[in-house]
Amino acid sequence: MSRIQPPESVSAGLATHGLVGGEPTPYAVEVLDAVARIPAGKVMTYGDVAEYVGRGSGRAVGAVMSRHGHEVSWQRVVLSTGHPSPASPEEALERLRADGAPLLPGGARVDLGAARWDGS
DNA sequence: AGCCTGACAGATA
DNA sequence: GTATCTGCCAGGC
Repeated sequence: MSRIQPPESVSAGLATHGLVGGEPTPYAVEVLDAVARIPAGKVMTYGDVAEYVGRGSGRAVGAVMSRHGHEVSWQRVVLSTGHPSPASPEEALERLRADGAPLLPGGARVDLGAARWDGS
């Protein structure tokens, strides 16, 4: 059975991205810890998490979530628009409803005005 | 040290 | 409302 082999250029990119697992970096631990504190029914944007941690940026937080998000309630981190994680939007909305998070009419995104957690 | 890749965010047209 | 551009910053080569 022939197997598709990724080009060198691609594998190089995947190496950077890295597959899920491996040793979490100190920064990753800080981010995951912050996400773990978000109460059910509340959410934080990627930028909020970076600010809460006091380091990094929305992008940096996203990078951590892509690798270790499965270890926490990843659905509680949303885009600044209120849209759920791009990875699994459907499952995220399902979990958010279960959390009791307020959604905007249409149910496709979170009502940040009511669900945004300030970190208190 | 430099370069590249991202689950981002804000500004602008 | 949508489309584009720019700034952002960690991590691995």
